[in-house]
Amino acid sequence: MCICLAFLEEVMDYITADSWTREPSILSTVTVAPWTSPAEPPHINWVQCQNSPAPKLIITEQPKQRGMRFRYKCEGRSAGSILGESSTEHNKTLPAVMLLNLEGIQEVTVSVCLVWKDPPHRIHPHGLVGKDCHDGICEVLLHPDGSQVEHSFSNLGIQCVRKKEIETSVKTRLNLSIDPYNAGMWRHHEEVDLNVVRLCFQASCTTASGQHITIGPVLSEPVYDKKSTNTSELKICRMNKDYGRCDGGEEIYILCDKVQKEDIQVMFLDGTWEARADFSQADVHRQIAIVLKTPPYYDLHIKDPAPVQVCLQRITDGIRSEGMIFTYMPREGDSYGLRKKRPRRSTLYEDLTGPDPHGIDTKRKQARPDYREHCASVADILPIAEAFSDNEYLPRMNQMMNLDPALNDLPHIDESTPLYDTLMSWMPEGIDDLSPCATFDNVLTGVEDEATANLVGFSLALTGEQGQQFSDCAYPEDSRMGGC
DNA sequence: GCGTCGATCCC
DNA sequence: GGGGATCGACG
Repeated sequence: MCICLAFLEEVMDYITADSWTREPSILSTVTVAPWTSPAEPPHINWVQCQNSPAPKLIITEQPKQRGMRFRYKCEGRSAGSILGESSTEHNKTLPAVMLLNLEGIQEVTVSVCLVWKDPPHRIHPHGLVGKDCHDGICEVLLHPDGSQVEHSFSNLGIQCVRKKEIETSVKTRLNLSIDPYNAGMWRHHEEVDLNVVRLCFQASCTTASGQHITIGPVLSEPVYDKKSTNTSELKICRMNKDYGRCDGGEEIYILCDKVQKEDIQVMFLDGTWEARADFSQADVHRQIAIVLKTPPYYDLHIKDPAPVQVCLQRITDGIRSEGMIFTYMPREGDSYGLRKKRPRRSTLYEDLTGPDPHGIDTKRKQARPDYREHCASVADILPIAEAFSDNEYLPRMNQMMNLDPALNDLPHIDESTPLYDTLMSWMPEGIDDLSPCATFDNVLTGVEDEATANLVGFSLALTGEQGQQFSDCAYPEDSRMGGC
């Protein structure tokens, strides 16, 4: 008998004030058969009893957090079942718990209910349905094998309630004393997040001495409703194009599962590098399509195609979709037109008899790009600004912005210039190379108005003057850098 | 009045 | 299990 008492003391020490009690009518306690003396000599048992740790409930397989839909009652009981987190298509697992240190206990009741994701973990209006479920909870009777017992929960579904039924549902459950954290009712029951729950496991048993003990509660990781757009899995279904220039700016259409336009971004990833695609909320079409511009790849000098991952990312929880491959293409000699001489201007006759007599397409092509098309963000430009600043380029840039003609005797530019590659990528059609030009003013005078727009945009981005308008800058055609 | 989107329900 | 129609709230 001393063995039993020692064991009970251990158990009772383990059970803290946090432990939970409930009405016998709800979760009936288990009547344990009379304790029988083990075959081993008594002194060994006594030692074992003194050293035996308290009973413990651990989750051996967490529920899969995403991928299952909560079902309304009207949708029937075929609500699927919560899978284990390590579940795969070919190897399905189930949420499971293990009870440890159950020497001498013959029957244990394990119950599962749903609670809020966040403290105080109030009882959740949604309920569990399926095998061994009643009143929104699941309850199983287990018979420990030796000192431990494990159980997997199969066919466990989450049945959601309608908003107008929240209060009733919670009150019903509280009336049944289902409230593992004794958190009770809450004043503003509408606060509850209906898109996420946690499974709350508890065990109870009666010892040989007739003492009723409870083990737990133990919380699972959150389980999110697949149907809800603010918690569901993100998925890219299709992209209209899976390759593009390494300097970015490529327009891509992405078809995706429902997203929230104010809570979504598209990331391009390659190892430790990651960049965000450029789009606005207006570019998210009815939650299922996104029109974006690719960000520039970190290396604008790649010689081979560089595959990267594209994925959706929810901003609020950081969750990402599976990646899709997008391949950045190298410049391939003249993919920017950098080394190509600008074609001669057409004659008036050619203009009028050509495929674009009204010059609409031509005007479109000549449209001055918004500086933002070239400046992903001020953060992107900052390092360049610093580089310029070191070499006193920045004051020169500002001079240029004011169209100051005194741009001679500027520092030499060559491949050793900081961020030379980036600079190169910004140079518009007509600039063959920076290195033979030797000086910055050559670059400037070699740039036509389009380039000026770029560079002015660059300066604007540096100075924060984004909205300022500038008149066209006419540079004589023959003043281009060709002669340098 | 219109478009969007979450909630709910139907197949 | 998943797709989608419908409805109502909301801006």
